Amino acid sequence: MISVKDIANACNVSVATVSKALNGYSDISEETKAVVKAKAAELGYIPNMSAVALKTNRTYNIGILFVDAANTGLTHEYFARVLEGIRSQAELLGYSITFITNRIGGRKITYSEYCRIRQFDGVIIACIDYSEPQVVELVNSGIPIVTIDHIFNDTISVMSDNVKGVKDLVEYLYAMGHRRIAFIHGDDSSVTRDRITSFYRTMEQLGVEICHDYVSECRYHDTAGAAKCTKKLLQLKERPTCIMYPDDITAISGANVIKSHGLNIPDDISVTGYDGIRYSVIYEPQITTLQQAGDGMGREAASCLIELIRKPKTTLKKSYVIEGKVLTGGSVSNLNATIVR
Amino acid sequence: MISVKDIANACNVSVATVSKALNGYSDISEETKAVVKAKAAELGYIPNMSAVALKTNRTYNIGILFVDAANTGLTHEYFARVLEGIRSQAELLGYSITFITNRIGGRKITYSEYCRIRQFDGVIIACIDYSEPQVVELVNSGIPIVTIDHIFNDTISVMSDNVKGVKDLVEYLYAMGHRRIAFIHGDDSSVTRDRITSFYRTMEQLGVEICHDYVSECRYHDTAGAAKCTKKLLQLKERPTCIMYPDDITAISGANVIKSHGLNIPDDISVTGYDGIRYSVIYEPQITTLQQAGDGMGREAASCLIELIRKPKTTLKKSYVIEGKVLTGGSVSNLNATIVR
DNA sequence: TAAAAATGCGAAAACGATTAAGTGACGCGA
DNA sequence: TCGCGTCACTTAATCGTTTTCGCATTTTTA
Repeated sequence: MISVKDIANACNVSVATVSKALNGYSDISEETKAVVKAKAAELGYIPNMSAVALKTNRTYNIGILFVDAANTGLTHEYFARVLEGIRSQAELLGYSITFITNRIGGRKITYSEYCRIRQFDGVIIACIDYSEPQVVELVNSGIPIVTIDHIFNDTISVMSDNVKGVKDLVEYLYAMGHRRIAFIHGDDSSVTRDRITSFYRTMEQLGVEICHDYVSECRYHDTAGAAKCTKKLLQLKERPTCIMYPDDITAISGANVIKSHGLNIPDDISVTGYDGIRYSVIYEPQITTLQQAGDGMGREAASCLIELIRKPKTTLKKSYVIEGKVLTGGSVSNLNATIVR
Repeated sequence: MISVKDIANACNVSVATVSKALNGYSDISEETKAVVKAKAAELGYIPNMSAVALKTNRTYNIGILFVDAANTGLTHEYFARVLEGIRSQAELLGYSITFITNRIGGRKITYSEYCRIRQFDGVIIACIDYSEPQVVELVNSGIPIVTIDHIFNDTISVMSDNVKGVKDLVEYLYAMGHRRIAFIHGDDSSVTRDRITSFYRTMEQLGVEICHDYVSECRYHDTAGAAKCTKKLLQLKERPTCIMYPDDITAISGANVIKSHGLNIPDDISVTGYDGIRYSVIYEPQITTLQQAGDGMGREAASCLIELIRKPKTTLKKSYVIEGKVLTGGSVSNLNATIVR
């Protein structure tokens, strides 16, 4: 393996000169730089990152914490896309990403210990139970951190714009003539709270009254729970004209229940999801949903984190909000059109 | 940050002794070892991995190559599960995993250069176009490698048992009374070849004649292609009683086409998928499919690779084959029962 | 009892880079 | 001519480990 020493010998300069030339120091002449760089390329020099890290305390490696209670983790398409965004942006900026776990060779350790061992320059946290003590410890460990879809006191966060997302969806439904809108929201989290707030506010702004029976809770991705909520809604004397689900998986589960009651989507009742995963598109009818920009969020998170790593002083905006967009399928009926008919 | 030096001072021994004690060398007395270890724990010592790597050339970090032409990559649930398996097993054995990319800070580099820079102890390759020159280069780079779902000349590979998978599926269909079985296979790859071979062989063993029109090709996850193939099959004078799709996504796409022709699944025609992803379960009717043991494959791959890293001499089995299992949903009719009726 | 062998530990040299401080040559103004 | 500042480079220390070799002791063997 070629080292700076080899280049130094080949160029008849000192290793210091080689190092500085390669790193663009100003006290090396342009000619020397050119010579050194040419030689380095010729010899196929690759810097030894361990040595660099040992000396500079920078690994150009960022850790990513990506687990959750339900353990759906990566199998959730939305998070898979977030990860992909992080990866591609980090790569562009010269950083690698590696997973954070809480054990190493049989021994249980904390997340922050893991990060210290691996000497991550920074950490991105996503898709996790943010109340877990270990996560809190990590957040307070002093290492540069960006969180996704959750706001901590002192961290930079990248959020999907849940307020605008629900607003857009509701307004779309309103425009399609829907007034009796049922809202099934997820279990408690900052994401859920934003969505609930936005639902109430938007409905109020539109002057639509909310029937108390129309609002219920169902854990994300809980198909059985969604089925249950759906059945309850279908039994109401005054059925909603549309049901909004907390995500696409539950929307599909609910849609199946609706169909099994002999009802047609969207003619008898409309349905919306959230996330915009692949399955919402191939479902029959295609689910109208809010497509979250997972990829964009990942990129933003990586950019922010690396910015933070490079200049720890600069205070960045505390919270970045990434908008999604309504993906219209065939699961929502146009009630205006019906009237015209 | 606490170093061996600090421990040495605190224990009144040399750094050499501390290092040896911590690493279990035999020329250190048990008492000294105990004292040193206790002190290390007390001070919260964490080894500097960069220094270790610099000295030993081992990073305890393995790279993972996880891209493909279609760029579905991680969003494919099967691969997400494989990754999860790799991660958990690697973690158990004391290794981290980080993604391999082909650029670093703007500069395009090859996969193998990336691995050299990051000094991965080993590499797992999955979900990729194995014919790509860069991949071939990586495989031949001398670094310990395990491939998933593909066999190279000299590498260890972990394969999903596609032969047994298709065999099990076909035999299941046969047992359910199906004889006119259509087989839509994926585009060319070693996986596809195994499946095709197994299909023909099993059908032959069962003494079932294969109608030429019943076999066609469709790229994996190509919903449009699947729709097209399905339409063709439905137009045949003698329709198959069951259509086998190359994966669950195409199966669902095909099923939608079948439904839109006013046909019922499974009464009019049966359908099977492959993979056993979540969508196949919540589809109505649930798709009968072959669930691949992605998690198990990931674990096996990690175990093999780390074994290979630890003792490069030992020749392991060249290829590990992990069985999946038939996941029966409601998409396949029991023709025997129909007759009894 | 003396020699040989085993035991337990330490000194010091790496590993491959970065970087503060130092050095010599040169030009320039006074 | 002297002094000073620049420029371009070198020297050498350093990061935190591992590991070879050597050196005392102590124990075993002859």
